[in-house]
Amino acid sequence: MAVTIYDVAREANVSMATVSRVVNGNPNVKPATRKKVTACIERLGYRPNAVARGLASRKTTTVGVIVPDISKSYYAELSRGIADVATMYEYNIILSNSDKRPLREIELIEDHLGKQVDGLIFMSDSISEDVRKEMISANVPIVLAGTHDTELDFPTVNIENKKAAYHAVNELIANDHKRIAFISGPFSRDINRLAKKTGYEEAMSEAGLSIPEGYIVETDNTYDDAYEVWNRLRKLPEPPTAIFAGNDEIAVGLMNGIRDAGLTVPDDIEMICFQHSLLARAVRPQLTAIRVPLYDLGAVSMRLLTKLMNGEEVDQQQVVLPYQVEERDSVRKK
Amino acid sequence: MAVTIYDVAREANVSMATVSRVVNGNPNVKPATRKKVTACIERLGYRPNAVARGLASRKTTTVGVIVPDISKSYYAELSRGIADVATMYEYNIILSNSDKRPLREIELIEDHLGKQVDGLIFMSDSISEDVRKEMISANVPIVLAGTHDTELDFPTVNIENKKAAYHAVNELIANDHKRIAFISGPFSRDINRLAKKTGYEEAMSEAGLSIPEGYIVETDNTYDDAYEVWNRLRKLPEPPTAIFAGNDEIAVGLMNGIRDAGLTVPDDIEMICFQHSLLARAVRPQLTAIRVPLYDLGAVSMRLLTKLMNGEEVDQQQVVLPYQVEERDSVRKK
DNA sequence: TTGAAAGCGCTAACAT
DNA sequence: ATGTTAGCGCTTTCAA
Repeated sequence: MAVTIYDVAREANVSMATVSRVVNGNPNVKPATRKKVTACIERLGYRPNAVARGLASRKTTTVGVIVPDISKSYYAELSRGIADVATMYEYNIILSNSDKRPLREIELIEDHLGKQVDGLIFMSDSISEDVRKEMISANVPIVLAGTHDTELDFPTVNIENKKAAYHAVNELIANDHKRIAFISGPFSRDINRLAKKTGYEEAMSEAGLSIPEGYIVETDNTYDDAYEVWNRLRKLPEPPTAIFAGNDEIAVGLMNGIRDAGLTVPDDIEMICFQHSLLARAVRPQLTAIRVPLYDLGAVSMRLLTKLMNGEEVDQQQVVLPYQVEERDSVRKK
Repeated sequence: MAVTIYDVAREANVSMATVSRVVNGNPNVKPATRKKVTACIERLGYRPNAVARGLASRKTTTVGVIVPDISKSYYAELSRGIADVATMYEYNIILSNSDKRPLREIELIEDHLGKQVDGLIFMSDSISEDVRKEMISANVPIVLAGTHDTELDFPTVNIENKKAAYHAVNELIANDHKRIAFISGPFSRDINRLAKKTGYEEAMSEAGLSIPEGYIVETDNTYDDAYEVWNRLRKLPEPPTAIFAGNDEIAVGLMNGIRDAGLTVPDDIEMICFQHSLLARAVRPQLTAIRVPLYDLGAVSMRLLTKLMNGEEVDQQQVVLPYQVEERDSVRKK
């Protein structure tokens, strides 16, 4: 049996209330008493039971994190940002994978609420109606990280995806390209459909460029799927001369497909992409990319959540983080 | 105020004990009663409070996972294996990053124990004496995943690292190489020092090959550090003609360094490495590698932990998982 | 500055 | 098959 607050109280000849005060740093304790109690805590190796504490105080100092798949570098990096800020504010994290399945997401939200988390960080491709309902009726604050919220129901932290996409495509346009394709991740992901694709379309449209049939390709976001894409692109009446890729895994798959077809990047095809991992820098040629601050995305989300959990007023419910362009070798320098 | 078991009991005209039985699937409930209670639960939107349940039952159905850094693909993949099996057995996971700092590790173990986790999965480069003491005195089962335990104090799940290293080096030897270098991650990691390095040395020794000064290089496990390594290697009196790398990130950094020095893999230098991520497959030439089943490593660790938490007898305290060699293009086919 | 006592919401004997 | 009751280990009034 573990040692409890009672054992310490008895040993120190004080009431359990006093021990509780000492443990919680309550100033209303005579220094002498505090010292005596602290000594007993030390001697007995007393460690407060966070579960009992949670039941009594109705706060668990635990937050839930629901992520599509922690094994993806995107979410792994983001989660590290969340975790570090959580540690800073003395929260623990319950981490669960949803695989973006709405039913599973609902299950997880309920599960986490049952565990009495003090707040929740949620990530997904899109918010289904049932998930939205579930989250609206939750009794703890919820922050969306890297996740689009069409209804603006929840506090959200995101990158300037649309602007970044617009920017990226314009880098290609500046190099005199007329035939620019967009190879995307799944359009079931709001950010792909509503932000990156729109940024691409606006840049093309403003430059007076058309987007022929087949220039917008939806992949499942994997290297292997992207590898096959060039085989389709090359058969187009007018194959693209430049490519904007939704992320670096897609870009690398595609680039290898291009290379294995006997073409060269950037001589034959120029490419730019969003960068989520080391990949963009590890391949040759290194990929010119929009660097996405994933760690910060997580950190800022968690910071926002601490404020919400603390009942603080938050002026910015929709936080947007800046991106950065890393000029490398898949786009020719002017 | 959330709805409690009392509210349901009152609403259904039964005792709270009966509600508890229904919630917990206890068979000693008349079907009619069960139905009535279930209806009330549904109507009131009752959700059991896991904290109260944990306090009363002394089980939280939560396990702690202490990982060096979740943003590293190695641990991200491994953690996904843990998480999936945890879900299967209805456990939640509290995930914390230690950065391998022993003081932080101890802090985290105590923190997790305070949260009353039912078990712990621990990962690190090495077990410090203080950490060992802390873990030995823990009152819940602890499994080490991908972590060497020199004292065999704890149940452990690992890959056959030494045998795999031995195997890898022999692939190079079979291609008639005499000058084979080993580029490793930090030797503060037991697995690098005690398993991979030993496998390398044994293979070399058995083949009657010497290991000249400078052939064993310790890196900090990063792409950038590895990139610089070739600059040192090339200046050796007899530079190596083949390289065994501790993982694919090292290998890719090194390979790019080699390429930027004007040499070609595998024509000038052949390479083999341990594979932890997509990297080995995404670069060109693709890297011949020892594929490490990280997901399985996590899954098996968690499965082992469930048995331990369940008080089941476990015959194998030291589980060793097989590896697999993926023949690709950084080693010439015979 | 300290103590007494009433919960927090549930499980798990024990009774019936 | 169902109900009663005593905790689980703490926080938090309220008194003193």
